[in-house]
Amino acid sequence: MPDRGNEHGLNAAQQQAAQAGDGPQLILAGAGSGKTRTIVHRIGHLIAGAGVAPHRILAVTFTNKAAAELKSRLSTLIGDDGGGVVSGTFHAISLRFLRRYADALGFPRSFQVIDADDQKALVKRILKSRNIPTDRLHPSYLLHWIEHCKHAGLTPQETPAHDWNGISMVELYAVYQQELKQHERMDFSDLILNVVLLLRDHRDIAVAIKSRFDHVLVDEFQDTNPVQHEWLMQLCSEHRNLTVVGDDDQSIYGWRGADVRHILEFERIWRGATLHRLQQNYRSTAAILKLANAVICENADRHDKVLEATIAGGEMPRWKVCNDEYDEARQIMRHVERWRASGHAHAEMAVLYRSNRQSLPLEQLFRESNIPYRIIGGVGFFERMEIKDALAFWALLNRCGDSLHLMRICNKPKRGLGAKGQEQVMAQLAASGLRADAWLDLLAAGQAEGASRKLAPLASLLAELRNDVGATDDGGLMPILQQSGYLDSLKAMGEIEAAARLENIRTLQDYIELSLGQGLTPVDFMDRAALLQGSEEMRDDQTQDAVSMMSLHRAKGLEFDCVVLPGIEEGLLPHQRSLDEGEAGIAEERRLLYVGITRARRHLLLTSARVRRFYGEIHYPQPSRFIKQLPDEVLHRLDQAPSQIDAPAQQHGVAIGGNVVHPSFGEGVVLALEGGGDAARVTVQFRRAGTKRLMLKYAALQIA
DNA sequence: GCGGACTCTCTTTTT
DNA sequence: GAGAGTCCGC
Repeated sequence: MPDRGNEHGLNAAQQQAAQAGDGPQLILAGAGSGKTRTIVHRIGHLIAGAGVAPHRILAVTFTNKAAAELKSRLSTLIGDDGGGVVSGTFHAISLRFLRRYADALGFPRSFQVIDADDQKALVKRILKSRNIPTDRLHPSYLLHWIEHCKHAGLTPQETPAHDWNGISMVELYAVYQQELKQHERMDFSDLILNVVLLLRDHRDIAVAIKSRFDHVLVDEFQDTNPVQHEWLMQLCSEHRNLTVVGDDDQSIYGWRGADVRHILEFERIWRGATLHRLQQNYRSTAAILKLANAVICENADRHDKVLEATIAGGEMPRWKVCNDEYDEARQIMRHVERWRASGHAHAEMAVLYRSNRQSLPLEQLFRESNIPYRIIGGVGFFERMEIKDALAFWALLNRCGDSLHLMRICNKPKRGLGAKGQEQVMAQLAASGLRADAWLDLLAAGQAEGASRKLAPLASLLAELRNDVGATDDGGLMPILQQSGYLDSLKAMGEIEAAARLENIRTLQDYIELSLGQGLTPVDFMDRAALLQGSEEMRDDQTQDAVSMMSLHRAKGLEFDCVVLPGIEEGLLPHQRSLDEGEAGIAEERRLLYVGITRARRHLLLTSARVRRFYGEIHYPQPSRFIKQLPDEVLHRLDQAPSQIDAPAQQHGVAIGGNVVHPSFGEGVVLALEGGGDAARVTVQFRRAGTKRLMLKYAALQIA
């Protein structure tokens, strides 16, 4: 190993970056090049070398995990819990500012964050109330469009008119924002945008925010979207002490508005910026890096660079073509067992897939074979129904609940409040002009009318339990769930399911007790719950020796001895949706593969299946374009003869990839075959007539 | 208002 | 193929 030095040492490039002076710094850090290490040392240098007070330094990350990692590495390096350096995600730091200044935007300081589910429900309600059918404007399209505006830093007032099927999208955006405000909620994008609005439009607050920090460092800078970028530009406009670290080859959040240009053009945007390049990779074997470089160099529009290996040799990455997704899972298990036998712990292995759904067959087989595994991602802890219900009760009890919380539980357990009744309740609440908990106080005092009368017992119960909340460790969680009848209503769902849900609620209880014990207020706890969407922080089996399974997106920043990348197929990687987005979409998919490959330290297995079932339909995917053409010296291809049982890739002489002639559409190539017998369908790409999906029985195809 | 049966859609990635 | 959404009878 060249000039890496000892554990506390840095190579020349790392050291130069860590010890750079003031002003904008761009650190282009390839995968595995000691990026976090360099940031941590730079912070150490700012404190010890340049005499900057720790609490005047801000380190911004994209995930909670990265923030936690940074904190722990900092406290190892400089001790004293990192000495007060502020680190967190864009969202968490924004929320801190907003807790302080939100009233300037017309929000109470106790506003809450809305999660994706509630967000979607709100949009649906808006469309329904305006009699816009979903086939005219799809709720998720509207939501997506609104997010897009917010990522671009545009408020409804600033967004140019945009009509969709004769519907004014901007108007709906404005209504959505009003509704959020009325419910005292902000969505995730608002957290960033609203801080930017404070910085833009409120001079005094802007001055206060800008003078809060003297140095700002940003990790994974390639994933910033325009509004985050403006956030940073504003925050650093006075001192210009902005250090960004990133790798344009790992930009994988274009769909969330990230713009690679921020990193590609950093030196133009920040004049006088110093560029540092970290290209030595300390993580992976030369064999793995050879593949990584071969894959990524196909992309145009990137900082030209090649990862240099410091670990020579290594086993050549393998590509296994399997029959179907279960065969794929079996092959993966075989490799896991082999790696285990050669001394790698399960915890040092990971399966990284493109879409979460791919975990299903893996889970099944791993469970049957008693191979321990851990799924990261999927339905988050705080997204579970019972957790959301329990938190709604708890928030109302602790006076930080709002109308959405009330709406959520007003008929749980059943109180005879159906859709109509709930509408009335919400109308009465809105008409009262009161906050939800003040209004509930009125109900408890006997001032309930109409549908709200059905809520009076709940209101009284809340008022009564509030007297004793201080005497409980869990802020009254269990008492309210018990006495409101919620727990009993869970039991009605069936024993096994109820037990699982109760177990989750107990985990929530533990977590609340822990947090309150740390001195957090109920509002603090709600923030934590809102920002900590991933469930992995909640689970206590972190120490268990288990194979990790997660999406490629989640894997960014992590590394494992042995990595499996399943589903390296057209339609999955690159994903079907990206194919419609053209070159830019495909380039991002390629980067995703690159991210996956560079997670591996020693062993890497890529797999694809000839047959894959998606939502009940059978597909016959082609191998991914990203690896199809790769030379044998970077990727070892282990093919096996297709099994006829698993892969009916041929019917009536029509085979995938074969040429056919149709009486009216002419010549074409078979892309896929689905189903069997009379129901069999064939997808053909015709030379002139485009791609068609036909019933094989009636298509009268001739084999060409 | 409620529950059951039926239909329909929707399937990328996350703070 | 699953989960959400809708419709209908009670």
